[in-house]
This record gives sequence, C-alpha cells and structure tokens, in this order.
Amino acid sequence: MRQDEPVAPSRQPSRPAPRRPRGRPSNPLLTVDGITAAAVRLLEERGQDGLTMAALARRLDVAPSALYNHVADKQDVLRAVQDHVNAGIDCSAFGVLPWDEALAAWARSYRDAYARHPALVPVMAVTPVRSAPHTVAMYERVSAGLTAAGWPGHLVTNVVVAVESFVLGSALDTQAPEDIFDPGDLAAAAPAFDAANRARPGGDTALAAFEVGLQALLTGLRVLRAPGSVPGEERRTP
Amino acid sequence: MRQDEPVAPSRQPSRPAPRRPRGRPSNPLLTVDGITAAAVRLLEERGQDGLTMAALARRLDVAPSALYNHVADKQDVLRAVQDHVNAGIDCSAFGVLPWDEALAAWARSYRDAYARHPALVPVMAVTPVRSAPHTVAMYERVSAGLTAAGWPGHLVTNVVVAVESFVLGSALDTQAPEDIFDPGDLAAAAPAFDAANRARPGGDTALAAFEVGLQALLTGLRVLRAPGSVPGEERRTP
DNA sequence: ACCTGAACACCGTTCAAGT
DNA sequence: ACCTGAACACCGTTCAAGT
Repeated sequence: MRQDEPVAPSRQPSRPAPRRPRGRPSNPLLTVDGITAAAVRLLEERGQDGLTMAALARRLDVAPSALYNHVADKQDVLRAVQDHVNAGIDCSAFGVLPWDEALAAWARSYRDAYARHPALVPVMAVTPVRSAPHTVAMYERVSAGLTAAGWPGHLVTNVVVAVESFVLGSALDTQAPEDIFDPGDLAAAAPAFDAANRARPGGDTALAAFEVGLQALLTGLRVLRAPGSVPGEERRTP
Repeated sequence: MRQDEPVAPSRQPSRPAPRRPRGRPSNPLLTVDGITAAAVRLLEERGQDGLTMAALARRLDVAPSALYNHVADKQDVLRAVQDHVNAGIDCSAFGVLPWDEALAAWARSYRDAYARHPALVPVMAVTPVRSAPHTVAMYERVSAGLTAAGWPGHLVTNVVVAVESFVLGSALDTQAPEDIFDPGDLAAAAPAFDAANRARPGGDTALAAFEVGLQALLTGLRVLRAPGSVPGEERRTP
C-alpha cells in the first residue's frame, strides 16, 4: 500500500485542493537551491528512478512546468545535485596529513558519497566542472595537496583521474547484490572462480575489495612519485 | 535530416505496408540471439538512448509487444547484451604471460569493450553472473590465472573486483568531454587545479590517466602478493 | 506458442494564457 | 518574471484477439 497522495498538509481540512491562481505569484515559489535540495531528498528516499520532474514538482507543490523557469532540463537538476554531493566530500586532510594518507581519506569519503548516490556516478564522470563551485573547490584542494607534496605538474591530473575512476567504479560495486558472483548452474564449468568465491571472506565484500585496491593503488603511486624509495621497481621476480 | 522510416526493404514496391496476418506465424520470427544482436547494433549506432523497445522491434520488423514472448523486460535485453560484450574481452594471456602482464592485458581489453558501451557499465556492476555463460567463462580464466600464480584464495576475488572497479570507472571517464576540467570563471579561485590542467599533456588524456592508474595498481598488487620482493613496504619516507 | 494492435500509466518538455 | 494547465511525442509493458 503506497501512499503517494500525501493526504494534504491541508489548510482547509475538507476542501478538495487549495488551488493557486493561474498567474505569476507575488513572490517566487521556487529557487534553484530549493529545487536542488528537494531533488537530493527524492534521490535518497526513492532512488534513481524516484527522481522525476513530476515527483520533484509535487514535492515542491508546484506544476511540473514551473521547474523550467529555474532549470534548463533534468540534466541541469542532476548537475546541481552533483555539486551539492561533492560539497560533502571530505578533502580536509590535504596539507595536513602526508599526501598518500590524504588521498586515501579523500578516496574513502568520495566513495561513501557516491555509494549513497549511485545514479550520479555517470553524471560525475561526464559533467564539466565549470559552474560547479564546490566541485572545483574539491579539485583545487586535491591538486594543491599533490603539487605541494612534490608531484610533478604533468602527473597531477592523471593521478586524480585515476583515483577517481577507481572510486567511482567502487561506488557502483557497492550496489551489487550479495550473490552477484553466484555461478548457479555454471559452477561446475568454473571451478577456480567458484573456489575463489567460496574462499572470499564474508562481511562487507565491496569494502574489502575497495581497500585492497586502494592500498595497491597508493603503494604504486608512492613508487611512481619517488622511484627508488620503494623496493621492487626492478619488477619481475620468478 | 533523419531517416527513421527505412523506406521499406519492400516486397511490393508501391503498397503502403506488407502487413503480416494477425495470428501466430508458422515459424517464429524472433530468437533471443537475434534480439541480442539487434540490440548491440542499435546501442553501437545510436548510443544509450537509442536502445528502446520500440526501436528494437522496428529493427526486427515486429511489433514491440512481440519481444515480450522472448525476453522478460528491457533489463533482460541489457543482460544478454552484456554477456555478448563480455565474450569479446580478451583474457587469453592468463596462463601464458606472467599474472601481472595478463592482468594488464585483460584490463585494457575490458576497458576498451566498455568504452564502446558505456551504458552497460552500471549494468555490469550490478548484474548477477548466473545464466551469463561468457561472463562466467571470463571470470574463470582470470581466477584460475591468479590462483595458479600463487595468489591466496581469500584475495583472488577482491583483486578481480578491485581491478574491475578501476576498469569500469576508467571506461566511464572515456566519455568525458575534453573540457571537463575547464574551470571557466572559477579559474582564479582554483590556481593549483588550473595549473595542473595546463601542465597535463594533450592527446588521449583518458588513456594517459588509465595507464598511470593501471601501472600503480599493478605495482601495488605485486607488493601485496609477494611482500619483500619489492622495495618500499616500510612506507613513509619524509 | 507467438504474433498484432489497442490500451495503460507513465515520461520530459513546450507553450499559450494568466497575473 | 513566474506560475498553471493543456498538449505533444515519446516511454516500457500488458493483454485480448487471432492463428
């Protein structure tokens, strides 16, 4: 039993609807920030498919077409939501902790944020940062931290993007069902795969994979930044 | 000038439409494989939004509702397409080259495949492998390769998932526009970020970031598998 | 069993009319 | 400028009717 019509936060308890006049209201009912906040709540409460322009309008007690006076389209709403989410990512460790620890803390906070909003992962991967102030502020903090730690300029953005790709992929993995690797009837045809799955420790498996990858990535990045400081660069050992 | 109505592969050159009788055809017009193949072509030619049940039906010269005699829903079509795409990922290096080189070759092929089908990234991250034979076969080859190379069973799947997360995130990054990091008006407020972007070499930037991350990941994994074989595990160097 | 065609309950978006 | 309400061109999916 769904409850979609909210039984009216009624001013008049028994009238069918407190209809608004047809014309322009004396002061605006909507703002971009208000639309963004409502969209975030909708996304958190009902998930990816729950964010429709109609549902958003209903939340704001407005006709769907009213939204288009403040945003260009639905993609525009998603961009605003994305910047809001990025504002919540913690990059405060840069300039405080060593660069690798700061990178790890940022990556964990980043993954957490997008694990809560997996629908935004494809948006984040593809949306230009201009006119997304919190997003730019985040990249500034990270870039400044890496640069100050001695990373050569030509590598900084590539390192950021590499970590980000791992983080966003890991955020998606968070949404996988527990039995995603259950081979079903195909178990007999895939003995090594089946054995590996059985040997995998239980608990938060997505987190375990993320931490394995994060540690590996950081170890490799330490080598990349300061060749010679880390044993093993000669590679191959039989 | 779009050309959506294909001008008829006409049997009768001037009649309005070669209408089929209303009832069941003497032998089936559709198969799951045929639907899958048409969906792949549609996805490649028109992108994510081009794959609709109506477009798929038109390609197959059938009413949209006919599809539901062979697939459960659109998600089911995407699952079939995903298994088809996974069949094209090259994991032949496992058991032939050293495990780290095989892992790198697999990752590159995997990223290429999903860069061609970014719409499938969220599908791949979340879809159970049972009844996806090619997908299971891929994981079997990879798991067997890592296990044979001495990876402890409790780590194998986590390593696979970690690499996969990086690969899928990198496949999404492939879709980013060239100017994604152009800070526009915000450049003055983000000097380190702006400088890092200017110092980033041109060319295929997504590929460059992928290769940086892949090398780092592999270096770290070598350390994880064989502690002591690689210098630098003592970490911190001021 | 496997197709057609009509129908349903949605989408995002546009636009004239209103103040 | 900023709202409403009607309208448009789509979606994915269901189902009775047909053979």
